[in-house]
Amino acid sequence: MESVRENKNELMAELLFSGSWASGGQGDPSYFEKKYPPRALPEGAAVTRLGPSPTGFIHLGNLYTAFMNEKLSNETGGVFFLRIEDTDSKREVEGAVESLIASLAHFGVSFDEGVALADAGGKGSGTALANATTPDATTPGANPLDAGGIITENGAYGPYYQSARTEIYHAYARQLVLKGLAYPCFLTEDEIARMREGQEAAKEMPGVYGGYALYRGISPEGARERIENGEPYVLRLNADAANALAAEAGDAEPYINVDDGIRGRLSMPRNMMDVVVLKSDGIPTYHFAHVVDDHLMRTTHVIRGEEWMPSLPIHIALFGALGFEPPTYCHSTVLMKLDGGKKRKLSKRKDPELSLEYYRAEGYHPKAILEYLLTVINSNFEEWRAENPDAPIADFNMTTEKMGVSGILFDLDKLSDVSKDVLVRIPAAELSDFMLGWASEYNSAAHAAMSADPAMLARILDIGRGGAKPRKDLAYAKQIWGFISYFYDDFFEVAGDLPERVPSSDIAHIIEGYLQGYDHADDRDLWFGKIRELAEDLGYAAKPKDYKKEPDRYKGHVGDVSAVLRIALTGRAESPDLYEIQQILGEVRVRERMANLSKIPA
RNA sequence: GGCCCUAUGGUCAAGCGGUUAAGACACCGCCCUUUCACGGCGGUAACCCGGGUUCGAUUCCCGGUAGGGUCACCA
Repeated sequence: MESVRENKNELMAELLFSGSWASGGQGDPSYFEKKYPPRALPEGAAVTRLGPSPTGFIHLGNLYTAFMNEKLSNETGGVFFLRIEDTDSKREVEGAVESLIASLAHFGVSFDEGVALADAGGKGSGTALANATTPDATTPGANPLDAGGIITENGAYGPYYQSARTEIYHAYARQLVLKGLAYPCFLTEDEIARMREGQEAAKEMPGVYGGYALYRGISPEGARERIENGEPYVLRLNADAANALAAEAGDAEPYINVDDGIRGRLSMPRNMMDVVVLKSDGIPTYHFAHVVDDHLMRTTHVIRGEEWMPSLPIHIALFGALGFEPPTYCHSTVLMKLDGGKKRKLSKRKDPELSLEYYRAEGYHPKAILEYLLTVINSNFEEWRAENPDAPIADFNMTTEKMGVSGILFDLDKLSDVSKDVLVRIPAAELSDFMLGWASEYNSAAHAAMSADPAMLARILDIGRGGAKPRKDLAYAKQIWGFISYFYDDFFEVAGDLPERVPSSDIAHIIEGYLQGYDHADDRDLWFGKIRELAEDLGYAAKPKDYKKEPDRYKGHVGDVSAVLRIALTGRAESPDLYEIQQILGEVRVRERMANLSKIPA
């Protein structure tokens, strides 16, 4: 009986994997096990990965996940690799891989291993890769998307494009057939759709399972006939057989219990669906590719969004069916937004603020985004940052246990606040470069103005940033440009209101008096002393307190006089320190702008 | 609808059987100050509901409710 069954499985395997799905190698799994041995890494080193599909869409969620994976492997002396999950050719977008890598690099995320830009390569020495004794030297694999040699691969566990791994998947799929755990299913899409309708009408669970798995018992002969007939088919897992196998091995629980790195114990019903393992074109589904790849690439931790949790039973079933040890899963929370008063998952179609592009266009500094993400990812980060204001992020020890579990609302106010603290620590020259980079892409007029004198730009950005209580008002490039544009004549305009307490007849007097005493070489105290004098001469209190005490004695106070000068110089009622502004503007422009204001009709 | 996750101020969150229930952002007030910003001080504001367990529940258990995720030959 037993031998008959095995014989039947062998016939089926031979039929399937020498026919339309034949992929040349048909290697035995033991070959791959040997080719990709367990990694020689220090105890506790985490091997993590990012597995994006090349759809051309990189969003905050990707960055969030990428960052956590990178951090975990870096902290433990492990490996972080990039694997491209291109099993769905319909969704592929040209150039997506390059832009993905570039975008992540922009935010400081880089990989130790896997797909990389040809000129950039991986992280190089000094990281985990140097410690890892990999089986053999770097073997660049075939990468299907690589047209012009822009993309390469490094690492010994490749190829890192799933589309180049068909042979491997087939070797393991064949194993499943051999064990009687997978079978060809000839159900057409129409048939499945009709079945689903019936199931829904009967309030049953939709899908191919149990009695609905019509082709579970198909004989090799029956399959041969249909295949020769040209009928398309997929390879499905026989869920019941897989569960029976687990029961034989001593695990007869109707539930799977998984210890999630973030959430603790997760308990859910065992998978009962005959999920597709290989699609009709022989390409694996995500589920199957994930299991085979993360086993063979020796991934230890899979950090992914919680939207994957429902497919955990499938993955556990697949790992079990193949006799693999599953990695530690860490299901992170999803980013949400408030929409019509309700929380909902950020959607890449509806929400521009999800796209990394949005933050680049607004001109948020990548460090700020990362810093914000970290405050959201790990609840103890903010506290650590408060104690270590200047320490690099790499020094922070992230723990999966401290990651949040409930959906988080993206908070632009908070991002802005975090950003101010980040920018204040960036040297002015660097900030100047950052502004120019942003402007060259998103605001050409601003770029033309600012790039004429980068040193001056740096001085502008540095106003008030010295000392114990530096200004912290710069948050993102677009906003910063709004703050500083008045420095440039093309963008200067008088937009602010003149102070109410100053009669219009006084404007000219103030300007005139100021200009008369103006000496560009004055130091700040001398300069402001003159303003106080001028104020008094014109009937304004030299100190605001005096005015407050006896408002009837004065027209106003020195602040009102300054306000006039501020309007003349900057065109607005609010600005940083006027003295520094004047020093940057230069004497000629100061006199020009002063003179211009007095010409403005009241 | 099934399965799963989550539930502390407007937001992000500490807490892990006994606390005056931290902190940050936002908001409001005051101080500093030539405006703004920074900074300092103070303030408003929270344990979803109902049952248990317990001497005692925000904390543990059960049920409800609410929000979210997911139910493809997409990942």
